[in-house]
Amino acid sequence: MRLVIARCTVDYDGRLTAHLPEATRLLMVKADGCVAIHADGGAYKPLNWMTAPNTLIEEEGSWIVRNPKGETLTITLHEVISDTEYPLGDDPGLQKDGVEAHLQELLAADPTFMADDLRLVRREYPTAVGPVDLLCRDADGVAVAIEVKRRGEIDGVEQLTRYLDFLNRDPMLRPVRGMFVAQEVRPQARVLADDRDIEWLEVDYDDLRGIESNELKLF
Amino acid sequence: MRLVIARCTVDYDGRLTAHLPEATRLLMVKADGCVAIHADGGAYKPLNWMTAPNTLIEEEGSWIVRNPKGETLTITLHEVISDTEYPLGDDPGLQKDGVEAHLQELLAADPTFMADDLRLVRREYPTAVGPVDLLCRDADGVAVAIEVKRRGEIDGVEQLTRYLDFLNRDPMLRPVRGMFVAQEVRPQARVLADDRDIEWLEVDYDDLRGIESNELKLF
DNA sequence: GTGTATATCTCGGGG
DNA sequence: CCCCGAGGTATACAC
Repeated sequence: MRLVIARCTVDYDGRLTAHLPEATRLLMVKADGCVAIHADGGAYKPLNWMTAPNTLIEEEGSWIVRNPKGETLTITLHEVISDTEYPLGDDPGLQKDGVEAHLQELLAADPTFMADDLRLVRREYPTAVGPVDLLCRDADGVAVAIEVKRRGEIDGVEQLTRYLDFLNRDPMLRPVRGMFVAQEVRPQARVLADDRDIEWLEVDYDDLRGIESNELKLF
Repeated sequence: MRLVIARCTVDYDGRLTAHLPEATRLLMVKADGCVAIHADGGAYKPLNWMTAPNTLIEEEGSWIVRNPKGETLTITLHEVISDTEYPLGDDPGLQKDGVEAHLQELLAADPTFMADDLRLVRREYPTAVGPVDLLCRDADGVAVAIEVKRRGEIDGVEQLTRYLDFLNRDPMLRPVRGMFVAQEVRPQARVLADDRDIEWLEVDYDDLRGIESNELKLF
């Protein structure tokens, strides 16, 4: 990890063209070669960057970073205030909990959390346009295709609509109900789901986790 | 901008829970208070972070970063290798060119670039499922809903289809033509647009900019 | 490799 | 402030 503090101007030419006027910034060069230019604000996103794989050519007063797609990042150095390097070694990486995969897992373990009469047919039920998160059947034996999201937005409703289109062509399944399940269903997603006769449902992650741990206690 | 190199473990508790085992990393603290923890790889995204607004409480051997939503980032320091601070000052910011907003702006300024007889009704015309980029009318007074993209992909056609669905329910607008405009319309997007009787059109950004600057010269 | 789906997405604009 | 759409999205994973 190389850290350079410098007064610089920066030009990016690639998927768009962009320019940074002269100012003092942090240039971060990681061991994998990727370069990021940070200002003293603005969350974690750098002002400009080039991800690996790339090549960094260092010349007198300027760096040119180039990637295989022909994009270039040109950094003109007006004054180098500091230039240090630290070996960090490999990182064991982040351990996550609470993302969509986990939500889907919990709901698959207990579909009655969504509706009393649901039983699971299978997770990741395949269609020609991708797998449906959960396929269930209700008390009447009607198939229910369920899309699970952490945040339910309009794209998710589109995704479920595509699945339903295809599932409803299968005589063994037809007619298929659609259910859109998320920790939070956004207003526009609600409108679109209602419009397409797709049920939607908000579930509480902590409740769900609580139920699961209670069930585990029964064994 | 404060830069700390340290052996540390990190725990995040908020929208999810996440844990970083002990390793040597860069801790970046920006002037606006946001904190990012970087490893020596993995593009520009930090392993863990907390964006402003937040408060950083520094205790013996640990930092606790807390935001108003009640999310916390706990950094346990096992060994501080380096701890430096640099004043960077405000950044003039990135100047971008060639993005969708600019394209939309240019087309709104001169809809005849897309078709001779178009005149603008309004930009960002609202519907229940989001705003249409441009609403125009043609010489016959027929409404034309236009979706503008830099790269025209299948999602964009889906988006325009949703808008048309809703716009066509309005007796004052019906029937509404759909037009999909991009610097580049991908093959699959062309097929889908044709299938749905949506016109599609590729526009050259440099031409468009040229026309605008010519028009400016006339004044 | 291409395509698809996720993200503590981030960021900016409009109501 | 929330809501929504765009992004040089990045990133992981399936085919």
